Amino acid sequence: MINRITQKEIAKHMNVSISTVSKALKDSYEISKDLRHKIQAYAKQNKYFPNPIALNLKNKSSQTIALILPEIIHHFFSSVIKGIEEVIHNNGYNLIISLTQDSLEKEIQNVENLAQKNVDGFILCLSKETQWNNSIAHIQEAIDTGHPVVLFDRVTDLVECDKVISNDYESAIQVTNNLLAEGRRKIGLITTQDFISVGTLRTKGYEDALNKLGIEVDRSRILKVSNVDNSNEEIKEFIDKSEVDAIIGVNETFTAQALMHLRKKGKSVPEDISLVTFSDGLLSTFTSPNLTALDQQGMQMGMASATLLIKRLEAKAKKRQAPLFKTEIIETKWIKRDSTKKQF
Amino acid sequence: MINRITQKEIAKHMNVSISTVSKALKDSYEISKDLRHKIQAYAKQNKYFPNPIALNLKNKSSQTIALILPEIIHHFFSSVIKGIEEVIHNNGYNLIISLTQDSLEKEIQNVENLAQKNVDGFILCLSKETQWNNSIAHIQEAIDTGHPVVLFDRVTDLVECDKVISNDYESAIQVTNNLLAEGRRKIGLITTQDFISVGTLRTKGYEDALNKLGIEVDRSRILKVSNVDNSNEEIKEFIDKSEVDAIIGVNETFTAQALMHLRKKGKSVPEDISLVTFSDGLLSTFTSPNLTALDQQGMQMGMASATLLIKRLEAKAKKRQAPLFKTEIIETKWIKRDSTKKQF
DNA sequence: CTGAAAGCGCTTACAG
DNA sequence: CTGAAAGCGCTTACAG
Repeated sequence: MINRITQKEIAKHMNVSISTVSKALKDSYEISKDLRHKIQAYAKQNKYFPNPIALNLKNKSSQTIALILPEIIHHFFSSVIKGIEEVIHNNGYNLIISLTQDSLEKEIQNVENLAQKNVDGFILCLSKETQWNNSIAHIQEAIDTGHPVVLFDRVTDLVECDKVISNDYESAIQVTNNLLAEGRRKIGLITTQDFISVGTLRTKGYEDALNKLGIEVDRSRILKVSNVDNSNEEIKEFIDKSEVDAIIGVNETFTAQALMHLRKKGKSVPEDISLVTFSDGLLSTFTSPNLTALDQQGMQMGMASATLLIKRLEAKAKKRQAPLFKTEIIETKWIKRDSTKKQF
Repeated sequence: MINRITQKEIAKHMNVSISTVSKALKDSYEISKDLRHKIQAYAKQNKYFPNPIALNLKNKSSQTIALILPEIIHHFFSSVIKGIEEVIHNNGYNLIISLTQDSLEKEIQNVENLAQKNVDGFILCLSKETQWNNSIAHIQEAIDTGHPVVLFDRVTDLVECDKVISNDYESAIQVTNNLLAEGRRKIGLITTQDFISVGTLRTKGYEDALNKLGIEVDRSRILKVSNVDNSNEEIKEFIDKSEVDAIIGVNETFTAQALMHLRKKGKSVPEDISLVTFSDGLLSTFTSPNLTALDQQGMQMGMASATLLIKRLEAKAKKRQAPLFKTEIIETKWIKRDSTKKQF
């Protein structure tokens, strides 16, 4: 910044010391009312603002929170960002965003780099590679060096910290039950690889719901997409060869791709096959038929994450006892559209 | 940050002065080779890293760039962010993101706040309100106080600075010509209000292309959506009452909504009506039929913006002459899909 | 009620 | 070749 007035200049102009200015500006009782007001008036008139960098150096706090994400081009992540942004700015913090592109190495770099720059804390969604390798040393180190972390969506048990997740397991049970109630018995699942925490939970919910009704889980009805960039091919093949009367997709793209291939095969949705997707977004309302969805409430997840982090930071700033670590569960919202039968 | 080793501690341990340490770490010829190496070795071993905040205070630079956006939940903006993020991180800068929600007040707050925090420069897409009011004092002030600004997509002539835009006018001419070549004569346009720079340019291109062929512009075939949150209603009404044999939509949502209502009316695309959308994204590939689109190349726009800004910052850092202000034009990419006829 | 001094972590012109 | 001093802008314990 160029041309900003400093305490030094105010001091010079008022013929007092810098310490006096500093105290007057904080309305300290140490300074006579008269002088205090004069200094404040002059400061205001000259648009004085404390230099945040100097405060940062002094306080070792930057009033900045870092958000580290795998990707950004997804409705879910955009919504999360929106929620975080709102809470963070309402509380006077700034938000730094870094992307990992699902690479562990980039995640480590980002965390170390930002910790060095004195961000006050992290909100983080683990990269695929991180979950795959279970390497969380960088997260632990961030915490150990005094940077609180909130994990959301893709989390890990290996780190003790605040977490925000959807009720993925329960939602999967619910979806499966709803499809069973429609009379579906050959329910398929299109999901991600097992190492992704969210996918695993959903798969488990699906399996448990089936088992509970004594229906055997048929592995051939589960597709674990191995290469997300090639999901369309894998899904095509899956649709071609597997016999299903309903499909649960773990995200919109998978589900919409499944829909496309079903239609090409001449199947009608929801007459022949019901379709439900996790993670509601733009897409679901524009396919034909529209997709019944479980909205993950990204914005709420973002807001919850930011709130948890800020509470912890405030406790720290006020030297109050740190709150206990908490895992907040955001309930998914069932959005009934046209890709499932209407009867319930 | 807690527990990081400082030059002071190194100095103490090595029994030298802090200045010596500082110089040795910068490999200054002033320090004897021997001492220099010893200090460097010790620093490395103890994972010394300079405190970025201290450097910031000293240099009045934070190695941080602020990105200010109206919204984030759009494929276009997500792509832009991705491009910016990549360039910025490859150059050792950090990225701060703030959203304006299309409000002028929030835009002003963000710019002032971040300028105060010594961000090195801004990349900014003007909010609707800013364009509507033509209030750019805050942008000018940021520039005047030494924070270079790059405007992208929604820009203004009122500020002299680097800019990155699509060739909106030319693209609109091209789309219109292509539709004319298909034999369409009653081409409709669904766009935004006039004060948005991008929308105006596209409308003008559309009009000029028609005029050039001696076709009169029929105002009833142009919809300027007044309330974006209510676009679906406005578009429904437009589709119901206006006679068109082709529609150009200024973004995916508008175009997909138009498609939905056309289908409900029993029109077939592209047999009865051709559809083209600006701003390619996820949606266009999942509607049926898929939408022919003009991809705005968000990622390229982001990369170009970041590159322009960084060049200017580097010039400043090296006290070289500032480059001339530049307006970079990113060409849209024509993506032929199924919502237009195939014959060309 | 006011101010000098030391400090946050670093740099650099100057002295020796 | 090495270091003391001043400075970036602010805070605060201490002295008067």
